[in-house]
Formats: sequence, C-alpha cells, structure tokens
Amino acid sequence: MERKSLFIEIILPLPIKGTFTYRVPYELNEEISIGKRVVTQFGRKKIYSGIVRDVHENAPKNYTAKYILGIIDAFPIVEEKDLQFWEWIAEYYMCNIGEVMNAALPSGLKLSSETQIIIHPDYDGDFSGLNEKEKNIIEALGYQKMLDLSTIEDITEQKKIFPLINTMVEKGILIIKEELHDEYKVKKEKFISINRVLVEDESKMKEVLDQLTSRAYKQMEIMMCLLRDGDKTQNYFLKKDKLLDISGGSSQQIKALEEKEILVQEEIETSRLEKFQKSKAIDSFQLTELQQGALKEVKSSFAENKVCLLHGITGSGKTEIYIHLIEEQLKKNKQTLYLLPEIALTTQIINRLKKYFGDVVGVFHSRFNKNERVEIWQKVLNKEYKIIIGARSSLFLPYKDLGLIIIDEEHDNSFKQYEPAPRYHARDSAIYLGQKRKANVILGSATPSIETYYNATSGKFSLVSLNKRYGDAGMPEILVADMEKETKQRTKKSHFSSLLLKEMQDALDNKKQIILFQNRRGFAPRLECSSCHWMPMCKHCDVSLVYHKHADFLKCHYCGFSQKVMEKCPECGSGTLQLRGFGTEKIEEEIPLYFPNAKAKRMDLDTTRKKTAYQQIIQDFEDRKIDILVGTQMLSKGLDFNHVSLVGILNADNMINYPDFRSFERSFQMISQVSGRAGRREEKGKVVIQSYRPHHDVIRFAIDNNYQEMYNTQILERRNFLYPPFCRLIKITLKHKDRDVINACAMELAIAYRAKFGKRILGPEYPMVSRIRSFYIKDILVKLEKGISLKDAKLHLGEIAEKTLKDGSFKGVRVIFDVDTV
DNA sequence: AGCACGCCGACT
DNA sequence: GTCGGCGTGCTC
Repeated sequence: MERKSLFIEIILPLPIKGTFTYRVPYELNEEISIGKRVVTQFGRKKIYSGIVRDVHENAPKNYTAKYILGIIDAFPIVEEKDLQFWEWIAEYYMCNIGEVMNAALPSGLKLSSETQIIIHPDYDGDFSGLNEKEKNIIEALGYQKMLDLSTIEDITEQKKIFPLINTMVEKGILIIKEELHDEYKVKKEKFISINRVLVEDESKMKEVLDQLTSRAYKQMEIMMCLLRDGDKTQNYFLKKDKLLDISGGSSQQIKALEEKEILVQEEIETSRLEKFQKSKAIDSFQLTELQQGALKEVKSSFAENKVCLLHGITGSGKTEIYIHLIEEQLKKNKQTLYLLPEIALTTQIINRLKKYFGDVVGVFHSRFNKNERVEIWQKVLNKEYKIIIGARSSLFLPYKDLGLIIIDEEHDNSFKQYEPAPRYHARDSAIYLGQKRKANVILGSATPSIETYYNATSGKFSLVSLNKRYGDAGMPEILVADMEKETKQRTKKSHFSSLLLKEMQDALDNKKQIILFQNRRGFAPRLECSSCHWMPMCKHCDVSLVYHKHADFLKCHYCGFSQKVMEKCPECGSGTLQLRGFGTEKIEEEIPLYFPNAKAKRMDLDTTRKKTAYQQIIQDFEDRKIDILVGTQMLSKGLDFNHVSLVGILNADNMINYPDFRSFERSFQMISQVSGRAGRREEKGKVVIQSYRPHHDVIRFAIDNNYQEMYNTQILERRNFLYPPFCRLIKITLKHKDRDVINACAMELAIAYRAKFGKRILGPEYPMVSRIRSFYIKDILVKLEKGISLKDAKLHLGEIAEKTLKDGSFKGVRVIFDVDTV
C-alpha cells in the first residue's frame, strides 16, 4: 500500500506570526486530524503542544519539516468552526493566532516542558575535583533522580546556575533534559469498601468482626462505621476521608484491614466542580404582561436572524426573559452562553440560575484554577453543560451546538480586553460567533452603549424595550448635593455634604442599610508634602504612589513597586507628608465620627484580594451585620440587597470630568447602575449624588431617568465630532525606554500615517499615564469613517509601522494595535 | 515568547 | 586574558 507523507500546519501558543509545518510519522497518519493537540519540538530546546490547523501533503520547499513527537488527543478538542473564529479574532484585532490560542485554551490544556537535570549514566561517582555546590547537586540527585532548575537554585543558594550546570555537563557528570508534563491532573479520591467475599458470606463476616472485637478494637469500630454509613448496594462503599472522620480511626488501621483482605481501597476519578441540585421550589414563574410582550418581540427578532437589544431598566425583569429563552434552547437540546462582566458574576446570579436549571449550568470565570477550567472545558465539549455563565473568555469554550448567546450588561467596557493580546471585544466577537454558529444573540442593558443603541434604532439590530419596574416598584428618588454651595456655606463636613449626612441618619433611624460609592481608584489616598506640595511618585511609572494605611507603605498601582513612607519630604527637606485625596479607606474611617453606632465596612480591591473575603463581606451585609458599606464600582454589578434604602455617590465629578469622549455616557451609566441598588419592591429608595456641578446635563438626565435624552445629545456630538458609531477607532501605542526615541518615533510614524490617511490620524499624544514600568508611552489614534475598508486600512497601518520602525534609531520600539479601543 | 549567537566592559 | 551584559534574529 502506498504510504502518504502527511504534513500539518500547527498553531503554537506563542506570539509569532502564522502556523508552523511539521511532518507526521507514517504510523500516525490515521490518527492525525484538525483540532487535536500534538506534541512538537520547537527550536532546539522547547517542547510545546500545538493545535493541528490543517493536514496536507505539501512538503515545505525551503526547509525540512520536523516530525511531530506525538498526538495527545483521541478526539479533537476544538473544531473547524472554533479555529475559524480564532482566525477571525486574530485578523480583526490585529494579533497572532498563537495569542488567540493562548486566550482560548485553558492553561491546563497547554503542555509545557521544563528543563530537568539528571546524572549522566556513565558518571562514576568520583567526587574529586568538585566544589561544594557541585557535590551538593550530585548528592541531591542521589535522592531524587531528576531536579528542576528552581530546586537547584535552592540547593546551591545562588541565582545563576547555568554556568555551574554547563561545566558539569561538559565534565560528563550531568545531562540536561526537557521533561514534558501534563498540566492537568485528574482528581482522584480514595474510597473504601468491604471485601465482597465477606459481604456475601454472613458467617465469615461475623467471624471476622468477633476476631477484631477481641484483638483490634479500633479496627472493629471502623468496620461498624462503614457498615452503618457505607453504601449498602456497593459493598458498603464510602469515601476514605469521611470514614476516617466519623470513625476517628487512622490510615494505618485501614491499611491493616486491607492487608487482612477485609477492606478494599480504590481510587476513583472525581470532579472538582460543585454539583448542583435543581431546586424544586422554583420551577416556573409567571411573566408579567409586559415581559410576555417583550419576549414575543425578542422571538420575532430572532426569527429574522437579527441581533436583539433588550433595553430594560433595572428591576424590569430581564433575567426572567433570559430564563425563558434558555429554556427554549434546552428543549431544542442546544447550548446557551450567558456572558457577563467578570465583576457581575456574583454568587447571587449564579445561584439563581443553578437553582433553576440544576447541574446543566456551568460557570466559567477567573476565580477558577487551571484544573477546574479544564474540567469545565471538557463538560462543554461533551455537552454535559447546556448553559455556560461566564466572563468574556467563555466565548472560546468548545460549544458543540450553540443556540443562544446572551450578553448582559452589554454596555460594560470590561468586555473589551486590553492586556494582553488578543485585544478583543467580547460583545462584538459574540455577535460574529453567533452569526457563524447560527445562534441567536441578545444584548441586555438598562443603559445600552451609544453604539449598540444606534445599531438598534438604525435597523441593524432590533430593539425591545422593557421600561417598567417589576411589581411596579418606583424608581429611586435622586437628590443632588451641591458641593460648591455646601463648601461656601461651610455645611460640608470633610467628604460628606449635610444632605448626605441627613439622609444617612434617616436611613439608619429607619433601620435601613446604606451603600456609599467612591468610584475609581484614581482617587486613592496619596501623601503630599505640607510645605512644598511634593508627592511621592513611582520611579518606574508616571503616577503618584498610593498610600496603604494598614501596612503604612506606598504602592504603585501600575507596576506594583512599593516603598516605605519617608519621614521628611525629600524634596524640600522640611515639610512632613500628609494624607490627601480620599479613598474608600478614608471614608470608612470617617464614618464613626458622624455615626458612632453604625457598623461600616469597606469593599475594594484591597479588602477583597482573597477569594473568600469578597463573599464574606457580601454575606455580612446581607445578614445585616453591616449598616454602611463603602465600596467601588464592584458593588454596583450583579448584586441585589433587600434592605438598602440609600445610596450615596461621594464624588460624581471625577467621572464626569474625565477627558474622554465616552465620559458623559459612562457617568450616566454609572449613576443609573448605582441608583439601581437603592430600594426594592414596594419601598422607594433614595440616591444622593455629591457634585460641584449639580446642574450638569448628565446629572439632570440621570435624575429624570431619561436615557433617550442622554442618547440624543450624545449621538449628535458623536456625529459632529466623528466618533463611534460614526467611525471606528484604532489606537496605536508605542513603547520605549527612552523618551527621545519615543517622541521621534511617534512623530515620524504619525507623519507617515498622515501621508496615507490624512486628517484621520490624531496624535501622537502621551496617554494619561505616560510611563509604565520604565517604558515611555505614546498613542496615535486613527479614526476610520464608515465606508472605508477596515481590512485595507489595517494592512496599511501594519505595513507603514513596520517600515517606519525599521529605521535604525527606532530599534526596540514596541507597537501595539488596539482595534475598537474603548 | 524563549533561546542562541555575537560583540563590548569589569573581574577571577 | 575571561565572564557575562543584552541586542538581534530565528524558530517549522
């Protein structure tokens, strides 16, 4: 029979262009197919797992392809359509396919190799001529036949170990080896059962038990526990940990029983993922008439294969509509993807869906470790999960039969990934994916993004509105504290207006809870010199350091650099450093001054770094152990509290004044979002906005809850000044360690771009933070009006940049393209 | 991304 | 004299 020479194109999880061609050994010809992982040697040392993109018979002309080392999967882990999606992302967002693979595959599915050191088989054990460290290494290799580099670092107590190892390799003592290891480990648990022979023979069992009673009483107790609690249908099968726990016995005792062939131990593969029971209490609910109408509209929009925007104010019951739509997909045996911003993926919403749909619901977000992610991947792949609730990266899970994509909180800009590449927008990518996989797409928001609302009103998407609050709960009353006036009249106390203080007192008197928002960490506490106003800055970044009170040190929020607080101002040498600005920490601290009996707690990145800390605070607040919760935006998403009657926005201005064409829209969204936390059902809540510009349009529109007006003014501005949705924005970021190089380079690139794109090029400009980790940064912005070929434009942008950067003086300048920057 | 190859400063 | 710094270019 003819033996075909097969070659494959593989994607490697590296930021390099294109795919790589490898050769398939004949014996694997039958097994090879697109979407499987293969093990490959890449370069001289590294071993990677790559994904087969293509199988063909064309031998490369300019080089001889290496053979692949093996095939990992019996079945493909991604299919053709997934790979096409990856390719679309790579092309649209101007990055390499390997970078998409990196984002798409859980790290547990990417094998990696690690350098290992072993003793040369011919080494005779001669210690002469070796120094202390070399002897130590050999000694350690006597115990463990293989050592990795970090262990050797520990043994030798030095950082640079390569010279040492290299000389030992040259002397023929050691060998360097690349050891490949599977990142994913199946979780196994030990189970104990009673030997079948005994279970089936009562008299023998009795004999054994009698013997144990007289000779080994503890072992007898273990047996009794097993007989009582073990699964009687499976030879009294019980988890070993549980048995140890209830019997108070030890592993040795169980082992002794095993040796006597009384007990049998086995290891069983188990899932790391929580099992969920469908709650019988909630199996159906009635939609209101309005909701039914909306549902009908959504369905007819789906019938036309249109993306549907569900514009529903907070509390109007969008989730119930989603649940109905998901149920329909379940009936058709299709999968649903429910995308949410990471921050909104709280236990509240997850529990609700899990209770409703049971264990066909899978959750996917960054708080899962790599083993858990692999298990979720596998359960999507084999369709065990019908519903996936997840953050943006769940877009890449291996759906087999996707019928519906829900993108809730559609306007949230955290759907856009910025670092690292691929810099994709999950909402826009989901719309592409929906088309590709013939799945319906529904976008939901109380405050849709201007772009989406434009699409929905111009006919590209369909628009369904749901503008009544569920159960007729009223919208909260929004009050504005005029900070200018309060400052003049001296009624303001520190960061609190008299209005806010009064409302807080009222709420506390009524035994209600309060949430205070301190948006953005830009207002984190800083130190400032009392005499010369100098501020401690980061030495690697162009930002001031943030003061962390609990540990009394200064920290850079961009690069993580930290240092101790200096005694005296190093600039003028005389002044002392004083606290300035106000973060959540400062607010939390001030509350007891005004409300000595109230329990206040703060929630921000610092207090919630630990996985459970976040949940604990939420739980305590729900249990009313906390009266006043001070927090950042993270409190405004995906959480509902029943006893909150007042929400305070401490500083609305720093958002409104942010120098960005989206700041108006964002401020409106933020105020609306936050207001939604005040008052539930029949009780009307209150919101107090503190601002120095109380008559600003955005505050007016928010008070009137007038999305339409807000949209009208914004769309006009966007049209006049040519901003999205009337153009596309591509941001080109240049980075270099030298300020002069970056300036010259950015200028020259902008000139080259202008020659091609004319006035569509803005900049170069320093971004808000102009230096991060010792790299100076400059941005060039490209505005591409509708009708211009995006594909061509991107091609030119790439080519011109490449040509300009070839100039010798610009060596080392890094370029980043950010398509549809937010 | 990693890693090898290659050309210039402070040290056994 | 060498070790080792990181600049540049390649990886199928």
